[in-house]
Amino acid sequence: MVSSTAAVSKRLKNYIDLTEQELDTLSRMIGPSRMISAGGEIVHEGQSGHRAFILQDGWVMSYKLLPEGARQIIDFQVPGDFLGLRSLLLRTSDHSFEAVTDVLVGEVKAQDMLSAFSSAPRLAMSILWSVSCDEAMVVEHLVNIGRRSAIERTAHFLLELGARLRSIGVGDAHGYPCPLSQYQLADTLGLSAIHINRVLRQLREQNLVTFQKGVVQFNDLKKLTELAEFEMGYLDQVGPVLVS
Amino acid sequence: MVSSTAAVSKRLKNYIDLTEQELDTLSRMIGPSRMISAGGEIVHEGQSGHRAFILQDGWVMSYKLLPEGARQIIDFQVPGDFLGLRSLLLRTSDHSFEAVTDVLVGEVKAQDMLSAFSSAPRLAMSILWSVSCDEAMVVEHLVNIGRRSAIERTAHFLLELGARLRSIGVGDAHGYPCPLSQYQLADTLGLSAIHINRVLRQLREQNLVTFQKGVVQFNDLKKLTELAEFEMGYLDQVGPVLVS
DNA sequence: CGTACGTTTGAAACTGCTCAATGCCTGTGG
DNA sequence: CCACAGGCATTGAGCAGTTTCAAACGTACG
Repeated sequence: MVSSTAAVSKRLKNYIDLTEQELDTLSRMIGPSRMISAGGEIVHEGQSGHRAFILQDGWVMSYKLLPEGARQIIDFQVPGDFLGLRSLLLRTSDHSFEAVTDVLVGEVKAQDMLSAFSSAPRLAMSILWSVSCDEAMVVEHLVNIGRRSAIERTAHFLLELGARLRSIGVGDAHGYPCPLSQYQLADTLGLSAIHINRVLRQLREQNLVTFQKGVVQFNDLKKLTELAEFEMGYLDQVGPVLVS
Repeated sequence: MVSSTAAVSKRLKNYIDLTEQELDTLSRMIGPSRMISAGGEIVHEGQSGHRAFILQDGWVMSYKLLPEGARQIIDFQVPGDFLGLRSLLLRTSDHSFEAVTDVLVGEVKAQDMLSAFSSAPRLAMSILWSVSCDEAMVVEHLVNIGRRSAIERTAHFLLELGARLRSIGVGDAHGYPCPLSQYQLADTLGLSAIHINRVLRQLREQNLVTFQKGVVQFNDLKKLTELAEFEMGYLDQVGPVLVS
């Protein structure tokens, strides 16, 4: 069985190599794990709370709904990501979280997190770094939707997801497993599901990427990266400047 | 002459009423003011730094450029807003800041900010609240571009700006001064400048808003709010949950 | 075996974009 | 004080990219 900290520690190690002690503090910070099945709601918009979650297994999405029913997906979370950290530290969450697949989450109480932070400041920094990356991704998402064409957008998104997954040891330069539906893709990229379908076909026919049956397969990573103008600088941060 | 903290304190008071002492700490945190003329660059993407700024007068925009030259404006900052706080706390900035109008900024050094935080924790909370609002605005911006039509988007943006300005005492329910060009509007909303022009005309002809000669004038605030599905919940936060 | 969900395709309509041209205002230099 | 340039706003015409509606198909699951 997988340790409850496996994914998170892998993720945080991309920033600094945590010591045994720090990893230990991390694992004590995480409460009991809970299973939530696909489609289940994890945090509802407006719900306040002194708790956040660490995603240990499966995929989650965060999104907002418009009054008329439209949905905008803000971001996806993959194993090792935090859910609702901001709402824990600051206030009620301003968007909802839903499990995309069956999911395993570990709860983190505000209190436990604070004490972990004081006993392992480097751990705190690495978590802040992780939050900081999330924000950079939202900004990049904004750029993506605002200023790139449907095909570029889609390419960019698939590349970004690939890079994120590789950082937690899932998939490689050839592809990765991806449980998202075309509807979810559409609501992420600000397009209609029908159009996403056509765009995916184009990408396939041009031998750039194939996304079918839950698998993304890169056929020509170089050309795809050019098409998308993908730069992974915003993911691969140098890490906190660390004032002190 | 305007005190250097006038705008910021007005802004932060929307969250908690700061005491004399806290206001004093705030003003000591802010270094010497600097004037930057319209079009001047304040922070360049990728530039690291142990300093942030407080905008005292004028308008600033934060944006990202794509390789091919397209620009996506992330957000505008108005008096009382912070510039580059995140890059101060965490790492190099991932986007650029440019003065929209002539601008007066006060520099804040990381060190001064930290000591201000330790002597006035409520001040720290209110600043975190302010950052938190900024993030909520980026998310709302994403929803706006991703899932609303050109006319709804534009209406929503003009309303949001109005709400923000009112919170610092500029403008009222009838309108506000706005120095943005149609090009800037376009790069904010993911549209072409030409199309923004037509959208503004529609809004004017339908007697909803008039944006001309640097002034936004609400003609029918109610209908406009309905059109845009504008809810100001994400601006008017209850404030930090405040773990402790 | 039927239902539900996701994918795929076609056709028609619409939204927003590009290109091209014009007008207006402001600041600058002659 | 006028001429001119530069920046911004405005308008038209035609086109490309996306959406909507409708329908068919495949597959998984109860």
